[in-house]
Amino acid sequence: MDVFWSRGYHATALPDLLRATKLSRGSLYAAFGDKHSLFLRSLDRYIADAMTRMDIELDPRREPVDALRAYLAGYVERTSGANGRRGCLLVATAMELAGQDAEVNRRIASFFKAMEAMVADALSRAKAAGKLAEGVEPASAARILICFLWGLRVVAKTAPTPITLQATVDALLGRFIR
Amino acid sequence: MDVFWSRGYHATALPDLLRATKLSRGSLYAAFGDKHSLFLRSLDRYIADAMTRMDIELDPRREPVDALRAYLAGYVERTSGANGRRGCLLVATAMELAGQDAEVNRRIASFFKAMEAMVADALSRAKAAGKLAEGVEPASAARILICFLWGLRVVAKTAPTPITLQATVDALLGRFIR
DNA sequence: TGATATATAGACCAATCGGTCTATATATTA
DNA sequence: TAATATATAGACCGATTGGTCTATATATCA
Repeated sequence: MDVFWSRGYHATALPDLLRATKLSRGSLYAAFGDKHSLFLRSLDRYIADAMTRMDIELDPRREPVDALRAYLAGYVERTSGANGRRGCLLVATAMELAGQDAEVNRRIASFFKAMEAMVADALSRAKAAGKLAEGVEPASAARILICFLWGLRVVAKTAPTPITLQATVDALLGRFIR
Repeated sequence: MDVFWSRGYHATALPDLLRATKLSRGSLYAAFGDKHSLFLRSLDRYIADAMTRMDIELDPRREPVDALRAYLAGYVERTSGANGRRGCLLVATAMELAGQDAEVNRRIASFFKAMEAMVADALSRAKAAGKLAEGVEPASAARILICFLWGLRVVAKTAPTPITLQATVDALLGRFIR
C-alpha cells in the first residue's frame, strides 16, 4: 500500500513492489494475482483504515461539535508537512485512475458517499443540539466540508502547510456552528 | 495538452502524443525536445489559460461579489458532467508529479499562490464595500474557497455532479457575504 | 534422517517505453 | 525546372514494463 501511496499506480514498478513486500516475483503473483489486483487490495485497505478512523472520530455517542473538531484535526495533521507532501492515496487515485478504471471508480465513489453521509449525520446531530448557526443545512454543509478537505490534500502536495492551517479549518467550521 | 489532461503524465505514451499533435516522431522531438519538456509546455499553457480566465472573472473593476459569483460559476460549469469527469490538469499533476518533480512543483505552487492572492483581493474589495458577513477575514476565506474549489475537482472525477452543485457553491459563498 | 511441500532467486518472455536516425517525400527557392 | 531545405514515415535502439517459469533452497512432517 505504502508504495502506491507515495508514488501512484503507473509510477510504481514491479521491483518497487517486490522491495516493499519483501516477496519474490513468484510469491507476489501467487499471493495477489497481478499488479492491478494488488493495487485494489491496497486501495481497499486504505479505505478501510479511513472508515474505521471516521467511525471513531465521528462516533454518534460523542458530542457532535467535538466530534467534528476531532475529525478536522485529523486532516490538519495528515496534511501538515511531510504527511501532507505524501498526499492521499484516494485523491491521487481519483485523479489518476477513476476516469479509466471502473473498479477503482466504484470504490472511490462509494467512499466519498459514505464520508459525506457520516459528516452530514454529525452535522444533523449538531443541529438537533442547537449548535448550528442559523440557516446552515447539514447536507449542504457536509458537501462543503468534504470538498474543502479534499482540496486541502491537493494544496498540501505542493505548499508546505503554513501555521495558518488549523486557523483556516477553525474559520470554516466557525461559519457553521454558533 | 489535451492528452495529458485526460490521461495524466505517465499514462500518456508517445503514440498518443503523435496522434494528438499530428506530428511525426522526428518533428515532435525537433519541436519540443522530449516528453517532459512537452508536458511542461502543456502545463504552462493550462496555467496561462486559467490565469487569463481569472483576470477576466475577478477583474478589480467589477463589483466584487458579482466577480466572485462569476468565478465560482466557472467552476460549477467545469466540474459538471463530462467536464468534471475529465478532471483538472493542475490537480492531477499536483497529485501525480508534484512530489517528485521540482519543475512541476514550482509551477503549481506558484499558481496556487497567485490564485489565492486574487481571490483574497476580491474578498478584500468586497469587505471594503461592506459586503462581507461579520467576522469574515478575506485571507482566511480565500484559503477556504480555493481548497473547496480544488476539492470540487476531485469529487467531480467520480461523482456525476448532482443538480445540487450550484446550490452548494451558493451555500458556501452565502456563509461569507451578507 | 528421508520424503514432500513451499518459497525463493532470478532467468526469461513478448510488448512497450522514450528516444534516435535515416531514407524518402514534399516544399521552397533560384 | 533544378537545387536545396524541411518534414515525413517508420526502422531501429537499449531499457524497462508486467508477467511466467524453472531450478534450487528451505521448511515441514513422517
